[in-house]
Amino acid sequence: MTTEVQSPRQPSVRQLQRLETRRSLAGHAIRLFSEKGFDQTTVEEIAVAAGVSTRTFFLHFPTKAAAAFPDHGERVEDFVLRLNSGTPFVNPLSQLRSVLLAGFDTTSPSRLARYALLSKVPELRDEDARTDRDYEEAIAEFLERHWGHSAEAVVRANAVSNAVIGVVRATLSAAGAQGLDARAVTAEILGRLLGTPLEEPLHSM
Amino acid sequence: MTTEVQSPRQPSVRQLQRLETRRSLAGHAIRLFSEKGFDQTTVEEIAVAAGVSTRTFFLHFPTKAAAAFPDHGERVEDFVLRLNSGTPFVNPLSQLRSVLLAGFDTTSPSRLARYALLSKVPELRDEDARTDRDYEEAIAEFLERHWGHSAEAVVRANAVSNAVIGVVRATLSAAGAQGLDARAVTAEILGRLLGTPLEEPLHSM
DNA sequence: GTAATTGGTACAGTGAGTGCAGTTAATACC
DNA sequence: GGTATTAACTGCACTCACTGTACCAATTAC
Repeated sequence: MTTEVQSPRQPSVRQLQRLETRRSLAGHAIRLFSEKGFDQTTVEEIAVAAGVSTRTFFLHFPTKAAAAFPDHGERVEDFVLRLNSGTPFVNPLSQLRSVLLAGFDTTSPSRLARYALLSKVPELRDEDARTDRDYEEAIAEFLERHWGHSAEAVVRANAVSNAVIGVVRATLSAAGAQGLDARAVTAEILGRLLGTPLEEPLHSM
Repeated sequence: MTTEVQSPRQPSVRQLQRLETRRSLAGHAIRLFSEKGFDQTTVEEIAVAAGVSTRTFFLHFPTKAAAAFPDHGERVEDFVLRLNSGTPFVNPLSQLRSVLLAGFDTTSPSRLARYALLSKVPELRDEDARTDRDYEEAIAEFLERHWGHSAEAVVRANAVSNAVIGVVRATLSAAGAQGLDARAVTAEILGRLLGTPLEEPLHSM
């Protein structure tokens, strides 16, 4: 048998070319957004710079803004994975808290570049808010899975997820601008939000 | 109909006609969004229904989506006014908390209609998030005015405002769908977030 | 009564995003 | 090896949100 050994999967020439096109489109998009501004950059310019047709751009990204954050999907997936895996955790809130705080370390260049771009190109903030909603949904789903699906649990899960993402968004963007220890501030505010003694359950449940 | 000197200004015929055009545009926009969906409604349809030209629509609203929430500006102004006025308050967080909770009462038909529309027309959620950011900015500005403008105060003000609006957004939308007491859940989570005991006065109005 | 202002119009244009019918090259199958 | 299939990409025509500009008509100011 021609054993199809594709544990991580052997990338075909096609897949590699597609990946390379996508990477090139995103790279030129980010560069042009930074250099000329978002509104002053047309999709056609991005496509030409990447050596493909305008139509191809929209085969890779649903909107012009989406090209600015090409790895968003993977990052959400990774976040969900870390939320659900790992050592059996004490309670969902402490797990959420430690995964969030751990995320501050893994800010390779990717997340820093993201916020640098955002502070430079304000028109992308809408796109940023839209991507944040994916995290909110992931967190809400995670909490509901542990708290049950009663009306109150659902409302509470959504409230907590929105609040938590709001805190992270504020500290990441503001701390980047102000040169502050975002992690420390986040840790404190999250501690207050999620219950400082992490073992203590939310009482009205 | 003579010499009726209004408190701020006597509305001229022009102003009244402009107001009426705006009202009509918004009304038909909301109706058409509800009936046919957001994407299936063109700006031209809205304009024709209101008896004006397409160009006129954009003299009243910057985007198609903005017509769905015509009173947004006034509502933010009103919110800021209530934040800053009133009896001299103990501390900014308790003031913020009581103004927010008081807002749950004054949800005349306006806010309920807003959320009914949102649950019916998901494409408007981006617009909703955009308008929420005005509240976030107002709250952050308010807190900074009381906490000072040190780097840490700024970060903290933004974190709190984002979190608070996140909680309100979740409870208002989810509670509307689940028929729950949004105010009670909000009160508890805000109490935990803002560090104020739940027994403090909720009335404030 | 005349002039300036204002709400609205007509028209032409830009650019994002979509549907569809190809073309070429990689891959699967025999 | 040869053939059929498929996947990335292209070209083109189209819709529609939104803008700039010149213009009209009615109101309001002087």
